[in-house]
Amino acid sequence: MMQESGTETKSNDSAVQNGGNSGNHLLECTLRETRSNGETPSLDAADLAHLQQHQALQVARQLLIHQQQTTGVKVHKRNDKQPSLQVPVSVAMMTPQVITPQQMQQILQQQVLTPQQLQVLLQQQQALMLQQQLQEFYKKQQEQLQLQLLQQQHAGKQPKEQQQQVATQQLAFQQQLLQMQQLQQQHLLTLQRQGLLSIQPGQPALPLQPLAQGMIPNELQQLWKEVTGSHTADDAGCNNHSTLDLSTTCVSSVVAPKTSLLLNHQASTNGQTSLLTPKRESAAHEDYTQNHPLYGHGVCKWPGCEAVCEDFPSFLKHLNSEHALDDRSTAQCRVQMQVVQQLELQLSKDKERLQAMMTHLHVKSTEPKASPQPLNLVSSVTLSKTASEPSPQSLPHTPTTPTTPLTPLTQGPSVITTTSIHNVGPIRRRYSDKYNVPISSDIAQNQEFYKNAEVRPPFTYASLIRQAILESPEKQLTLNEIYNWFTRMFAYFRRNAATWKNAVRHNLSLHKCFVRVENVKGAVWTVDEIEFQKRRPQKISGSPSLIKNIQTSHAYCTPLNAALQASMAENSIPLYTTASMGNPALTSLASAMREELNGVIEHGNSNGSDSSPGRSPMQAMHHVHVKEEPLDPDENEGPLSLVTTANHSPEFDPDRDYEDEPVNEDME
DNA sequence: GAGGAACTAAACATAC
DNA sequence: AGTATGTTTAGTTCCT
Repeated sequence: MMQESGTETKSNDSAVQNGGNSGNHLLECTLRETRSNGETPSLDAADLAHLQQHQALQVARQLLIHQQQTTGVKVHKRNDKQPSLQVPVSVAMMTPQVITPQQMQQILQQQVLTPQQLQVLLQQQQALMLQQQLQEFYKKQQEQLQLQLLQQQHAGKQPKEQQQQVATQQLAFQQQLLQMQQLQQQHLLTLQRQGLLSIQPGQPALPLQPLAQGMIPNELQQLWKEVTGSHTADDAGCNNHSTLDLSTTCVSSVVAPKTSLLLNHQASTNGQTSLLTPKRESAAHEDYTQNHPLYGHGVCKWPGCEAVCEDFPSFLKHLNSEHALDDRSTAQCRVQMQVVQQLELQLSKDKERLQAMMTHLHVKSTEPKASPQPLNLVSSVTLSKTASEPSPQSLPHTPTTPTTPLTPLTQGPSVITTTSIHNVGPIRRRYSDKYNVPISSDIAQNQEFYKNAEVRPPFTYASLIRQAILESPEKQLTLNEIYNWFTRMFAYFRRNAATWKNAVRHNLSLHKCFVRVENVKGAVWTVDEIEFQKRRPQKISGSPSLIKNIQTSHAYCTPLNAALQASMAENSIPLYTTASMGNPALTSLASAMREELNGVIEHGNSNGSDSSPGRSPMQAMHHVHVKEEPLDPDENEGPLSLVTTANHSPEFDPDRDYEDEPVNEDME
């Protein structure tokens, strides 16, 4: 119980990065950029001026904040909602010197401008800076191209062809640069029109809302990436993805990563603008030609285009001719942005939903038992597990709220870890596994645990026997195979063989749902699902909570009914394992749902269904020994899954005879 | 406290 | 005879 704090406190860094207020954020951003610049031991004049400019701008912003607070100008709502989006972008925008820090400080100190005016000024400054940066980049590209040209001429390798190619590239760069400049201006105008940039005179403006802050992060990143980012060779992170990937990867999720990613991204772009050597730029350019987000596999990846371009220059030509800055391209760009945003929104919603689902299911699995003593693994181990361990899906668990209505049926798969072994004590009693724990998902989830830890699985012998049989390919096992399954799947059953084997035999004989079938090889045991169905109504009617939970799970899984019925009709195995293949979470969830549904559906079809999985093998058999069980005590251990785990431990020798060992457990 | 379920232990039968 | 398999009974514990 105590070790849970460790995993819960991992996100401290991100919490710090989240930065409560924009002021701190400003400082942090400046510091970061200062650090990134300061990593080079000797700052040149440009860097120093750059830093000074940042500091001056920051002072200006602080003053603006102060002024707005004192004059009662209300901060725009979006400022509260997206505090982290404002600064990093804006800071990164300011590279070239447009107004000297001294000038800026003068302006600020004299306070001759209103906040709105200052903001307009800032935005204009930043737009200018961006343009200057673009031009600077363009210059560098030109230099690099000229250098390449010279080198190629010097080398005398197909000079004409190379020259042409370089010229084409140069032209393409020019065009792209121009396009991006136009695009940026158009973005600005559009955003202003849409009110995303609050620089209207009559409207309370964001004090710290500079040029870029009003822009949608995706848009901004796309812009930046197209201008500079993709040219960076060592930009291993987001820039290696396509533009959309960049957006979804870097802008979605939570604020802190977003901020840091933005910072990193911009730091790298700034850095490459000023620090890249020609050699690196060359490499970067090469990388860019190969990794242009809109070009791949000889096809233009502009949404809805897919035009074939044999090489990169032709792609650029195509890009500039077909996707030039016009209404259509702009509209497509906006649509794409909306698509990305929508996807992000959907993703976040689905994440929330999934988390709520998992939380809900785990909350149920952590239902505290009334019994004061830990009676089984479910009540003891799972409880500690849920509080301390992240789920395999790395979803955070929310602590069990005492007021949450807890129901025992719809438990999700519970994962037991070795950290909770200490909770495993002598277990006398099996958890009442009817409708409680989906055995297959529990076994699947905790398979390694059960295999390695000598803990008794929280299921009855009957449940385990049934599971073993249902896991077999033909839904039938000999007694010895059942034994082997027990020893293979559970370390616990590798000792005290006489005891549990006797119990297995006892259960097989006692419970009507286990049918002994004699075939040519000998006797095998199968599971009679009809017997299982027979008893369910009694159980359900006897327990209102069970009825409720059956209904709950039924409603929950309603969309799956058809598939479930279909899959059950064919002995049930493949459907969910196929559908959820490769996803343990889905597998266990599906199997859990399925186990719940087994009972519900079969209950509904209980008047002699021919599709009962247990039937088909029996019909091919000769002697079926029908037991005349009075009121069977145990034949229906709840809806056990028909989904197989079929994960046999390779290191375990099923033929090994685990003989009795000193009994040191199960003693009471 | 009663009844049921699950478990353990054991006796017994049968087949190989 | 020994072992594996299968059946049945009895006693205990725990839960509802």
